Amino acid sequence: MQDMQISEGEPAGLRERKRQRTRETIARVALELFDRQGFQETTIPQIAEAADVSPRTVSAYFPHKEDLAFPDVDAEFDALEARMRDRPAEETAVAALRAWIGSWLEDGDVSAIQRQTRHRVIRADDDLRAYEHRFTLRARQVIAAAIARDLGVPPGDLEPRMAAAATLTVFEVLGEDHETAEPAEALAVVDRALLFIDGGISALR
Amino acid sequence: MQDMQISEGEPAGLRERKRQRTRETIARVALELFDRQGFQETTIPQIAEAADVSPRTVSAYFPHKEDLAFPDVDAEFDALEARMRDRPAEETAVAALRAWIGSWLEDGDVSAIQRQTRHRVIRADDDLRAYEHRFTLRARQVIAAAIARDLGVPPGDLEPRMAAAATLTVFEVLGEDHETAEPAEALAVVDRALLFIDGGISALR
DNA sequence: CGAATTATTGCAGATCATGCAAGTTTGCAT
DNA sequence: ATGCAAACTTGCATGATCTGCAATAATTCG
Repeated sequence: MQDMQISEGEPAGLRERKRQRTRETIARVALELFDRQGFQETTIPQIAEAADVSPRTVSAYFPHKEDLAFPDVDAEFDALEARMRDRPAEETAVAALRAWIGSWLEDGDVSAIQRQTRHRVIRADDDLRAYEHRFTLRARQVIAAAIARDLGVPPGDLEPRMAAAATLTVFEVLGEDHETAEPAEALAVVDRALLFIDGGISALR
Repeated sequence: MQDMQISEGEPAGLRERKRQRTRETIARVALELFDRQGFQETTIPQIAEAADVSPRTVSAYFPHKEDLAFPDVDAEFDALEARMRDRPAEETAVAALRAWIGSWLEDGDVSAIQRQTRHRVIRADDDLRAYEHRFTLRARQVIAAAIARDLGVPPGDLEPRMAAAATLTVFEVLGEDHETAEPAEALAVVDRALLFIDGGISALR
């Protein structure tokens, strides 16, 4: 039932390719409609018609309407998780996170325009802004575990969890200023954020 | 239409008192049902029956089902806003925030048990956790404005917004550990969090 | 007491979410 | 290629939330 992300870049069979294409189409037309008319004002039957599938199929791919605005988030988090887990011993958690953000910004699967549109759509709707928090919570766990490894403490300890939460929040705020995200500039601001986090962590010790 | 919080402690007329009592009853029985059966498993008609009103009345008081888990949040934020706005010139934003948290913890209108139950209910449901984020976003604005005043910069600047976001997030994480919230102990942890924030802020300069 | 305001309620319609079963397409082994 | 098994798509039905509207009941105020 789960999407079972294949590590290999190329797809498996014809069926899986078709499935991904359908999924991508639905998400794409949904994003376009959200951007033009707003999230609340767009109905699932509308999206279904635009994607040339039945409303029931839309719900089959995206159990919640909100998921249509976060179509790749699961795969992205899988990548983040792997990146944090497999990082070399001498690379710190924040450095690995910074590297992941860099590769995320340059991921060819999603165009810069699409990223901006998605960002705009999410910020325009309170529901979506709140829904996004679910993913933030998941990311917190991943980052907290990584920071805990750096500090040599259990992942449940307060410090790594606080640092992880603050880190993500800071990124969130940074994202607010980036309607027009340009990788190089974005990373510069990321570094500024990491300064804040490092300062906070050292103040705790 | 708005609730129009009266500054005076005592209510105005009989009508308003009755209204507040009804509202409080609905929120109370809803919380109890949420705690016993879970948020998703509790229906609005169930709550209505337990509160001895019609389902339509429940929706009239609480436009979203989720609002039933945050019945006083508007008044609390009004108080926070006033506290930050009217603080003496020599009191820093974080100090005022700390003071407000203290008074919030000791607010007689809500029993400690009720606070714990609410906390437990919210943390048990992903929907509610995400919904809570709406209020966090509002709080961010208030705190950011206050910190901006401290720093002598416009409220739109990056630093106060980052500091405000990090502050609230840190409190959120702290709250996770406090099933049994005892004011004195809670404030001690708050101080630890403020250390983190202060460290972050000074690292930025 | 009478009029105006407000609260409560029922009803209907729109939307989303979900289980189930039937029909269709694809994968794979023979 | 052929046929069977698995997976995908779809329609249907049901339950739940949310909202507008109008009617009724209660409260306030002159």
